[in-house]
Amino acid sequence: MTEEQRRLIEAKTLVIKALAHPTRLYIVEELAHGEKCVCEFVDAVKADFSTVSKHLLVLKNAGLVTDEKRGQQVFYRLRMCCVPNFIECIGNLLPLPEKS
Amino acid sequence: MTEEQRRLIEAKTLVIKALAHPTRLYIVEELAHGEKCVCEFVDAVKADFSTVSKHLLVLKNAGLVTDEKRGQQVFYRLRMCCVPNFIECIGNLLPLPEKS
DNA sequence: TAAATATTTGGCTAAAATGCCAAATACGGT
DNA sequence: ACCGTATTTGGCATTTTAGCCAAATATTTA
Repeated sequence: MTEEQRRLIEAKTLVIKALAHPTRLYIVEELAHGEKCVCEFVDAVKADFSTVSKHLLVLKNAGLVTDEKRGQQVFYRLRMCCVPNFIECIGNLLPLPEKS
Repeated sequence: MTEEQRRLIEAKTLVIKALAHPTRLYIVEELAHGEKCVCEFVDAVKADFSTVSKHLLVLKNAGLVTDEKRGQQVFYRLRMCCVPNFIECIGNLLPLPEKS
């Protein structure tokens, strides 16, 4: 594996890492239906305002979403639009809950 | 968000978490071209045999790959075939490396 | 059955991710 | 300028993840 390949893989990993959290995955799924502001997520997710804000920052740094400030609110929208499709595919292939 | 929705999201998150590591992402990309055995990855990834084995276990538990023992080797193959497509899409939308 | 190869498992330390609180910042209205 | 709402940032304690080594297991060959 070359150095160049390694860099590319690590860049992609950053994006996937950003998705790899229930709250963030939920946020992305919501954004698939259109932009939302931070406070709308705080209501749905039961977490601190600052926690939600940090999750959104992770998504933004990964390039998954973009943000736009309008008035005192910040609106987020999905940038990587292939994600919802992928999430749905995963849902269809989910391993069956193991019988214990 | 209902309890049912939460369970579903967490199940999907497990799959994505499994992808969220450079070595594991690399393995999945390789498996897109056909099955491979553990030792083949050990050569390519510079990590301990046991480390690679554990990464493969994570992928298997997530339902991303399946394994089959033949002789003294274990061959892994990709189960969630929508993944390579998604990885490619991410590659195309990667945020540009920030100019510092 | 002993030796060699391929792989997994247990355990332990180091590193990274999470989430809360408190404080800072930004903006609009009074 | 002051207050209230929306959001971000800093800091810290807790949890999770990673990766190595050593040991265990499995299978083929001598």
